[in-house]
Amino acid sequence: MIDYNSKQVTGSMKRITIRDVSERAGVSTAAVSYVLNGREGKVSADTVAKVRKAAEELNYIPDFSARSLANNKSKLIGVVIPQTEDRKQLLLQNPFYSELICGIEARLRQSGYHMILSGVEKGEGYLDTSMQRNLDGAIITGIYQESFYEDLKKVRMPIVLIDSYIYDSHFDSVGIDDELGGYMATKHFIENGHANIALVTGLIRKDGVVEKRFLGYKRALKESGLFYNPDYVFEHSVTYEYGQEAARHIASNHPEITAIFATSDLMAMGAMQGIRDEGKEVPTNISVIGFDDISVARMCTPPLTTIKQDAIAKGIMAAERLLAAIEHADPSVPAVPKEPMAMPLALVERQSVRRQTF
Amino acid sequence: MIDYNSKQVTGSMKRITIRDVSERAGVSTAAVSYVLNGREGKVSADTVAKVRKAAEELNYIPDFSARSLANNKSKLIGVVIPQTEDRKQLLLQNPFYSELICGIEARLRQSGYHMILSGVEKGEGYLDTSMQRNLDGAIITGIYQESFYEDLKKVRMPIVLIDSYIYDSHFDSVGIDDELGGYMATKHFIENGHANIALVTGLIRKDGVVEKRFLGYKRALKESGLFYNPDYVFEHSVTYEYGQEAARHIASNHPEITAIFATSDLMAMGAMQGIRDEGKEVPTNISVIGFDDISVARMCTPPLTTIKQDAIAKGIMAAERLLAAIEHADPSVPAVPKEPMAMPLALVERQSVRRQTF
DNA sequence: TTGTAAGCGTTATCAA
DNA sequence: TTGATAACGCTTACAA
Repeated sequence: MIDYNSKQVTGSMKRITIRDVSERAGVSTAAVSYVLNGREGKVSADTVAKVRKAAEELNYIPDFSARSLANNKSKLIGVVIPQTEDRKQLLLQNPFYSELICGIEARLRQSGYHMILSGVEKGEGYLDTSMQRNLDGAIITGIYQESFYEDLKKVRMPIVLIDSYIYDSHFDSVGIDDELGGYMATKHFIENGHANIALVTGLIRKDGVVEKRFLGYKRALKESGLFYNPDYVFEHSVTYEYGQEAARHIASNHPEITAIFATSDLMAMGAMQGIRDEGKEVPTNISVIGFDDISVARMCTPPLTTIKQDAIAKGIMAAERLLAAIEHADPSVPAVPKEPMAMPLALVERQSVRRQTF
Repeated sequence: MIDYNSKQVTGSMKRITIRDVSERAGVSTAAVSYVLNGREGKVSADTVAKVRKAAEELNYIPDFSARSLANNKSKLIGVVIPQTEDRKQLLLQNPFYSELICGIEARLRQSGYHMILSGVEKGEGYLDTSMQRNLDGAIITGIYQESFYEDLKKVRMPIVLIDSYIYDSHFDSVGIDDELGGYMATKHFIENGHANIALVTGLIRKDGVVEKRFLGYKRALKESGLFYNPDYVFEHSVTYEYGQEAARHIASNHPEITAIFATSDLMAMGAMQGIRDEGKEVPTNISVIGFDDISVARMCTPPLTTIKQDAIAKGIMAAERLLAAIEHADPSVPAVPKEPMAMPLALVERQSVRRQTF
C-alpha cells in the first residue's frame, strides 16, 4: 500500500509537479501534459498507462495558476450580482438571486469551472478583475451604467447577461419575456373583474426588466380599453418595505383600487402586509399579484398568486451558454450571433386574487 | 454565438506586462515590482514616481496567476456551503446562508480578495480545489463527515469554520452559543406558561449546531422541573415542508402540546402553516418560536418570535479572522489556536407566542 | 539604489 | 512518438 499523501501533505514538503510525475513515469513533461489533458492521440498507449499510474501514485494535483499563465485558460468564471445601495453588500437577500447563483454554480462545477462571485463598487469597472484573474468568461446579472458595459466589451472573453435588454453582439443574453409577464398579470386581474389596478415597482430604468413589465401592464390595460392612470404607478425600490409603504398609501387613499400588481414577490409580500396594516384584507378588499415565484411566495398568508419564472433554470441556462461559447474556441468556425434566450413563464394561481363581482 | 476570436478584438489586446512598465519608466522590472507592492523603501523617490507614472499611463493590470506562481499568494479565498441532498445545488435557498455570504464577500473584497463560492460533492474533499487554486484560506460553513476535516488539516492554509463545534487547533471558528439559544427559546415558553413544548428540528448530528440547541432545550426543561418527553422531538430535514408536516401531526395528535420550538425559521414558518392546515391558530392554540431571524421572519403572519442572530455580522467576522490569520502568517511560528468566537444572540419577541393562562 | 536572472508549474513548439 | 526547451508574467535573491 502506498501512502499517497505523505509527500504532498507533510508541512515542509514540496508540491508534486508535472516534472515529478514525468520522472516517475520515465517520460518527458510534455508527454505527461498531453496525457493529463486528454490529448492521448499524441502518445503511445504504453506512455499513457505509465503516466496515469505515476500521477495516481504521487497524487498529482495540477496548479491552475501555472496553467493559466501558460495557456490563458483559468477555468474561472466571474459572476456579478447587484449590491445594496447603502451598504456594500450583495443583493443576495433577494431569494431570486440566490436561486440564480445556485443554478450557475452547479452547472459550472459540473464542467470543472469555479465561480468567483462578487459585487461591483458603484462606478467601478470589472475589467481589472477579469484581467487579473484571466477569467474565461463572465455572467452579469442586474443592470449597470453604460460605461460598465463599454468596459466589458473591451475584454476578450464571452459574457452572458442575465435579465438585461442590452442587445449587443458582444454579449449573449438570457432572460424572460418580461413584457409578457407584466401583461399576463394585469390581464389576469382584468379577467377577474378588476379595473383599477395599481403597479408597485422598483425603479423603471431603461433596458431593465421592470420597464418591460411596466409596458406589459400598459398593453393589457389598453387592450381592454381601460384607462392608464400614471397616479396608479408606485415606483421606488425593490424591497419589502417599499411594497408595504405603497400598499398602505393605496389602502388609505385610493378606495377605488382593488388590485396591486407588484413587479417582484418581495414587494408583493410587503404590499400584503401594508394592506393589512390599514385594516383591510387580501384578497377580500385588495388583490395582489407578484413576480418571480420565490419559494416564500407559497409560504406566505395568503399564498401569493404570481408570475413564475424558474431562477435556477435561468442560472443553469446562462452557465450552459457561457460554457458553450468558451469551449467553442475554434477560430476557423465563423461566428453566428445568437438570439437572446427567453425562458418560460407561467401564471401561478394561489389565493391572493379575488374575483370581483358587481 | 459570438466570435470572440476575430482579429480586431484579438489584435488590439496585447497584455501590458511589468516589463512594458519597466521599459517605459526606464528602470528594471525589479524596481517596478517593488514599487507596485509597496516596498518603496527599496527604491529612490525618483524611481517610485517614474514607475507610478508609467504604470498609470499604460494602465497596467497585474496578472494574479503569475503572482500566485511566483510567491504562492493567490488572493483567493474558498468558501464552502452545504448542498441540497437530492439535487446538486447550494443550500443558498435558506436565506441564512445568503446573508452569511453577503457578509463574507463584502469583507473579503474590501481587502482585495476574491471569493470562490462552491459546494462540495458528497464524499468529495476540498483538498484538490485548495491546491489547484493555491487558495490563501477558506471559510467552511455547515457540517461534514469527519474525513472532510481530516483532509482539510493536511492543507497548509488558515481555515475558519462557521457553525461547527469541531474544536481543533487547525481551525479557527465562528459561531454562536447554540445551547444558550435553545435554552432561551424554551425558557421563554416556560415563562409564558407553556409546559408541553415540542421540538421541531433538522437532523441532530454530533458537533452540529442543532445538537446544542437541543441540549439547551433539555436544560431549560430540566431547570424548571419539566418532564423531557422524547416523543415531543420531531427530527428530520431543515425545510419548510417538514416543519409543516410535523406541526400537522402535532396539531392533530397532541392536543396537550401548546408550543413548538423550531430550530430554524424556515421550519417555524412551515410549522405555522401546518397548524393552520389543521384548523388551528397561531398563537391562540399553539405558539411557535423559530431560530435565526431571517428577514422573512418579520414578514410572515403572524410575525415570528425567534432567536435572532446576525448572519451578515457572522460572515464579516469569519472573513475578518481569516484575513488576520493570512496576513500575520508566520510560517516559522506554529499558529496559536484561537478561542472560538461566539457572536451575540437575542430573543426577538413578535406575535407567535401566547401567554398561557389556566 | 539598482539591475540581472533564476525560479514558480504548465503548455506547446520543434527537432530528433 | 518522443523529449528538450522556450515562453507565460511576476517575485526575489544576489550582484553590481
